[in-house]
Amino acid sequence: MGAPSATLDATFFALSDPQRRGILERLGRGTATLSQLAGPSGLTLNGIKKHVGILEFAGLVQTEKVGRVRECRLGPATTLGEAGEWIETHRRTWEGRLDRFERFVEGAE
Amino acid sequence: MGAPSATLDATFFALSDPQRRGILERLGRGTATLSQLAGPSGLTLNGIKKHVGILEFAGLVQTEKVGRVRECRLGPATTLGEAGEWIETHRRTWEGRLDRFERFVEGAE
DNA sequence: CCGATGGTGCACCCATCGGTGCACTATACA
DNA sequence: TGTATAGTGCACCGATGGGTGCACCATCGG
Repeated sequence: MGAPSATLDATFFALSDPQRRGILERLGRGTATLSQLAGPSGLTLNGIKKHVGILEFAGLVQTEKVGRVRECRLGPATTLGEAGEWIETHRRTWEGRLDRFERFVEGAE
Repeated sequence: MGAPSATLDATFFALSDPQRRGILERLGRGTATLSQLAGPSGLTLNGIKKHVGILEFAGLVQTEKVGRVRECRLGPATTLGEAGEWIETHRRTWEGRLDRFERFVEGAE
């Protein structure tokens, strides 16, 4: 578990930007082209392309060039799943630790 | 849900570094001072202090100066919980989307 | 009081991020 | 054919991240 995971790095980093989380939410409602993603964001096509690139590098989205358009869709759910597992695992030890702390407090008074 | 959350930004960003995840895992086994965190990491005290600062800013750890030592412990589990919720929520729509895609494929053939 | 220890503040370095503009290619469409 | 549209590649910018070293302060142990 302690092995440093580049996948986790990329995934968490990709999720750390509201613009990118917005793209994911948008893609959750169906595929979109780069222009369609850029529209509501107020960003340049280039800016969007970079964000999508980061999301794609993390495996969170997949893109495909069809005609003169690049279609973006969500990637395999396993990528998010890995990040979710990390959080769940550590949240358990977290709460375990808090339990121990509370027992310690009770025992001390 | 679509509201940009600075908390999520900070949390996901803090988790995007293996060194910081290592600190969290270490703190999961009990409190530690900055020197104790720096020891196995091979980093400077200053480097560790910055990482702890980022984790603290995200609410993932809490620190307290006791004597000439700074004690670090895990923060409230709610901080991790918020990030976990985001992932869980979106993983569900993720899988929902895949279901729809599979139905589409089946219907098309 | 004195020395060693644990932290802090600051300035600095280099790499990367977020974002832009511009020139360019490739496709769609009339 | 010509023209508008969708992306791409590249260079650029300011801000920030990760990390260091050094000078300094505060505290603990004699």
